[in-house]
Amino acid sequence: MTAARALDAETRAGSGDHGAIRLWLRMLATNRLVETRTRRLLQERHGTTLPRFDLMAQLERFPRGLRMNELSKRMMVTGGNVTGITDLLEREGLVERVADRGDRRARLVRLTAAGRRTFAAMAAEHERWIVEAFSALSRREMAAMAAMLARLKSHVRSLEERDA
Amino acid sequence: MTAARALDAETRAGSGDHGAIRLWLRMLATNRLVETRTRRLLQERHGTTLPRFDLMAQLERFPRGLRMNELSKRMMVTGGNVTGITDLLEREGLVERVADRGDRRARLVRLTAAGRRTFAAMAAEHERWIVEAFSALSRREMAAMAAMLARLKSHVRSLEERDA
DNA sequence: GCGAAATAGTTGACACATGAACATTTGAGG
DNA sequence: CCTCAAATGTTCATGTGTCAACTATTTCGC
Repeated sequence: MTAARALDAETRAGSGDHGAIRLWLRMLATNRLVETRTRRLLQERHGTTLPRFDLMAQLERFPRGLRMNELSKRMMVTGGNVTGITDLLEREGLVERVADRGDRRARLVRLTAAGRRTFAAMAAEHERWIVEAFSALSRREMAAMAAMLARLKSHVRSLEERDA
Repeated sequence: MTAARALDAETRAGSGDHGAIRLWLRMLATNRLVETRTRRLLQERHGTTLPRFDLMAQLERFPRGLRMNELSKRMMVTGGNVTGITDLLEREGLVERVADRGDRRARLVRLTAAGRRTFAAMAAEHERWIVEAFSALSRREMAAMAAMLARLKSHVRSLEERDA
C-alpha cells in the first residue's frame, strides 16, 4: 500500500490551536511531501534511496574522503546509521573505506570511480526536481524563507545547548 | 552514539548551488533539528515517541474512532506502518480497535480512557515546546512562512498528480 | 612514560517506514 | 442474484534511524 495523499498531517491541529503549532504541522507536511516525491523519483529513475544519495553528496565534495564521524555530523544522523548505509553503498561498489594514516581508529570513506559517475547523473536530475518544486516561490520569497529558517535553526540550537 | 550537532546537512550544498537547493537543504536541516528535539523531549518526559504521539493526536479529535485507512491518510504514512504503531499503542492500553458496524472490512481505532488522559498531558507540554521553538519568529513572519508553505505544498501536489 | 578519559567505529535490539503480496469484504454491472 | 474489480487491513522483507554497549586507539594530566 502506498501513502494516500488526499488528507494531511496538518489536519492534526484543532482549529483553535496556536499559530506556532499550525506552522510546524505545515512544515512537517510540506517536508514529507517533497521528501516522498524525491524518494520516489530517486527509486524509479536510479534505483537508489535518499540516504544513500545524501551520503554520496557529502563525499562528492571531499575527494580525499570523510571519516564516519564527519559523515555522521554532516548528515545529522547517528554513527551506527552511517555504518549501515556505508555498508550498503560499499557492497554496491559506490564507496570504499580506506585507512586514515595518522589515526588508526578512523576510516575514511570516499566515492569510487563508479560512485562518482553514478552520483553525477543523479545529482543533475535531483537539482531539476528541487528547482521545479520550489518554482512555486519567487527568488525573493526563497530568500525570506531561508533567512527565517536560519533564525529558527539557530534559536533551537541554543535551546538544545541550554538543556545540555 | 548520539547525532552530533556542530555541522549540518546544509553543508552538502556547494557554494555555487541553486537557491532552491540551498533552501531545501535548510528546510531539511531545520526540520530534523526540531524533530529530533521533540522526539528527545517526548522520550525523556513521557517515555513515548513522535509517531505514537502523532497517531494519538489524530484520534483525540475523533472520539468515535478513525479507520486505519483514515489514519494512514492523515498521517501521510502507509497502512502497514499504521498497523504497526497501532499494535504497540494497543499493547500499551492507550488505544483500542473496535468493529465498524456497516463495513466488516474496516476497524475503528480510538483512544481508551487511559489514552485520553495520557495524551492530554503530553499535548500541553508539546505545545509549549513548539511555541518556544518558534518564538524566534514574529507573528507576521509565521504567517508569511505558512502562506509560502501552502503554495509550495499545493504546487508539489499538482506535480504529483501530473506524474500519476 | 602511564593510567584515565575521551574519541572512532561497529554491533545488536528495537522502532518506524516503504512497497508488495495476501485474505476478506464490499459493491457495481451484467 | 453473481461475478469480478475495488477497497480494507495485515503480513513480510528490507531499509533507515535511535540508543546503548563494546573494542580499539589516542590524548591528556600528571
